[in-house]
Amino acid sequence: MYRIGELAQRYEIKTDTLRYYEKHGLLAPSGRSDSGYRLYNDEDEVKLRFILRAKAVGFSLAQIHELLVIDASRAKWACHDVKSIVEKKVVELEQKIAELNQFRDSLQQLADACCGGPESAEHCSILDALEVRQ
Amino acid sequence: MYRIGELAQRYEIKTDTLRYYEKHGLLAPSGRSDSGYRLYNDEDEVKLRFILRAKAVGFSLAQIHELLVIDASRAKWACHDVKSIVEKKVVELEQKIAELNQFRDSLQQLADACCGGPESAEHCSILDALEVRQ
DNA sequence: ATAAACCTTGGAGTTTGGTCAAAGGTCAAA
DNA sequence: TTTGACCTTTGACCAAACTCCAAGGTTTAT
Repeated sequence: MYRIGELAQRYEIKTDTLRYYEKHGLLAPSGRSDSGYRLYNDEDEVKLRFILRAKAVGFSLAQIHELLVIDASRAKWACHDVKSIVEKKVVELEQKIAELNQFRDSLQQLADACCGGPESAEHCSILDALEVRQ
Repeated sequence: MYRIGELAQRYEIKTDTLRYYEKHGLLAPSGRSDSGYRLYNDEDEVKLRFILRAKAVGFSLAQIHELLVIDASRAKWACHDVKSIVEKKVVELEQKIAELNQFRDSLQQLADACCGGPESAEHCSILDALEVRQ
């Protein structure tokens, strides 16, 4: 059984983060001491690892919550359910990557058109481009 | 001269967005009517176009503010100054793209390892992978 | 004149994931 | 026993970019 500070330190997160996860339904401690201290057991620790690993691959806390619901009653769900959450996230990421690539390309074009030297910005092609009627 | 509603409608943004931009130092109207209404002139309109265009290629409002400072006194700045802001943004975007690609690859691996069928999630390789000690 | 659309200001709310502060109780080591 | 670290709860704050609300003044068209 860990107290909140021990578990937080073990995984290099803040105690406040654990309290936040509890408040938002992600991870509640399995018990409390007589004085009201949160007590986390081994299963709680496994669950925290799940959360941190899912965060590390880009899931939002809401998405992690969905996965945790499935994980809590695995037998009631199919592999298909899990896989589709992951695939949906992949699509989401691919869309964001595409958008950022577009931004990158537009900006690279602007940068390429600019001499970038010590000349006055009075006739700067980048500034001009930002001002045009779309 | 436009009133706030006219300019907002012309560019399909909210009046509140214009007030927000004014409050945050991005775009102040050039004048006020006797009754206190904001009055935007042609230069204000050009400036708004600048803001919207810069947003459209991924700049944050803080970054746009920097560009506007340069644009306001172009002769006092060099092309180099403008280009370096743009190039910094390109680097920033490339870093984010790299991170998202990493997330995408990790998740794609997880998805590929899962049968994704109607079998019980009891032995789901995705859920297992999220639980391992790092 | 009237009514509705338009405008003003100031402040609060939303989103997401935390983080901080205050007041006060508990625990462990010296 | 004392002290300092640790814990609790509650509520507010932070970031960034809006958006909403309330109260009240102004403008425009009928």
